[in-house]
Amino acid sequence: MDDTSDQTAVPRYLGVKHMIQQRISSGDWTPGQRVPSENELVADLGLSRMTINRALRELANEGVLTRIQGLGTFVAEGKGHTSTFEVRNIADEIAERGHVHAAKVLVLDQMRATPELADALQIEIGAPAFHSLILHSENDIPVQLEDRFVNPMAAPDYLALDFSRETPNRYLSATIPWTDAEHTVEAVLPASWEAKLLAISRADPCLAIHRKTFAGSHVVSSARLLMPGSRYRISSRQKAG
Amino acid sequence: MDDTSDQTAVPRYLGVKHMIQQRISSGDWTPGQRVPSENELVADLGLSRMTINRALRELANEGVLTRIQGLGTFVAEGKGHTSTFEVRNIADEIAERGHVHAAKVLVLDQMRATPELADALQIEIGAPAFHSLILHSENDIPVQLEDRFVNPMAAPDYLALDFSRETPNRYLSATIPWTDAEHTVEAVLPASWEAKLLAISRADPCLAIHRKTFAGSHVVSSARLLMPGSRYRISSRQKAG
DNA sequence: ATACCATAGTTGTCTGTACAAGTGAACCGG
DNA sequence: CCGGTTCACTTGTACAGACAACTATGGTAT
Repeated sequence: MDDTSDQTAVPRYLGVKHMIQQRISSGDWTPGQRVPSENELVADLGLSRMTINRALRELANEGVLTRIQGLGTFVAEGKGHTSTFEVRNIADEIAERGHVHAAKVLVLDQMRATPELADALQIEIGAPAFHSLILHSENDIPVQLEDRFVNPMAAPDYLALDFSRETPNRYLSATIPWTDAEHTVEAVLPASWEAKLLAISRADPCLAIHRKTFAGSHVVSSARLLMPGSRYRISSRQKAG
Repeated sequence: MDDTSDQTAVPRYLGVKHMIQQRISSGDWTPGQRVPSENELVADLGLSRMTINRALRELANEGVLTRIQGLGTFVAEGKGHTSTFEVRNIADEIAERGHVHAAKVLVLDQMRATPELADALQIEIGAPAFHSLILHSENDIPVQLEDRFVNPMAAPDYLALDFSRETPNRYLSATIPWTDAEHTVEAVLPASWEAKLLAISRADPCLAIHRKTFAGSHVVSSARLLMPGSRYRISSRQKAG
């Protein structure tokens, strides 16, 4: 019950982590400043080096500390307070609600890259690129318009797939695991043809998520997901470290 | 090149992690299935238990595995493909761009909780609550309208603070570290008074972030951040594990 | 003065051992 | 048949020691 007692209800490595985080949040240790070395902490706290090491390593993984071999351990710079959101595959999300997901393939063809597209996919202007336009619906109500461009080098058989059965997202992440992803979220008004497809008014605000995935230095795919603000929202719950 | 070679260029615990992730992604081990115990892996791979333990523990932290003391280690369920976003403190973000951040306090007072607010803050209807309305601007252009309600029990001195110097976000997270946070992002059209304050048209779509922070089971604060879609977007870059 | 080298101190990893704590099944006594 | 106990097995934590890899500094030889 009493947490200040000496009988350690909490693991020692957690105690070390808390101590360090308190020193940082209290302003005692400032960003960029060096924190005591493992051996110093071993001597100060009377714990084994493996225990100290685990505490410091986990704090480094969490972004609280920065460790440089041969140099020392430092309080990580700023990073302020960040809140994280998670965006899931739309088909999974709908299925989890117990609703019916359907995808209508509106466009699935090959095209020549426009200057902007060539820049986005990091290919030559006029080079071939795959394009798909898919309307996702939940219980027959359209909820997402997926406009996607794919690098043919990454997925040569893209045009032969049946995306009414498996979403491009799922196919791509299963066959070409990405190493990096870039996201942008913004609020926009739909173009007239987009509003028509989503069966909303042109004045209805939409969430637009732009997602670009990389495999190494190559661009795999660039997609724009447009969702009516009245029917979709991103939610998440986060625990502090 | 050959990963089965004995000259370990990569640390052994990383090799174990990769081996396990490959078994999972290849479908060899399916979600929910039990993976070999630490002792079995020790015998199979000829490594020490601490090395195996580190590999399994890190994979569990990353959400790939689920470990239950006394039972075993299991492949984590689905979780599909999630993409994460990070939303930072607006003042930090503006400062990082080298621009000037200014905050204008429009409202800062005490009020009696309406039924909805009482529900949001988990207090009694009619109980006192603090309310602040702050307009954030970047180089004199309004970029965010922050409408915040604070639980007086959590921050009794809230009304005495000068939020033109320090944002409520920074003050609250410094004095009352939250343990949980709940977020929602949606696209909306601004109310007429909101459009007026942000100096935009009522037809301009906005990003609305609703953030609710908890300290234990108590609600600390509930805030709604409204940003013109034309002037703000959330971006992030993510690395795959 | 410059280039090279040795060295102390740091983090990174790995091993082997030990005990604690939790789970489930087999076992035994009533 | 029921209930408690014991036992094997699991993960969680902690320790002591060792070597490797890396960094900066100072000394040394040129």
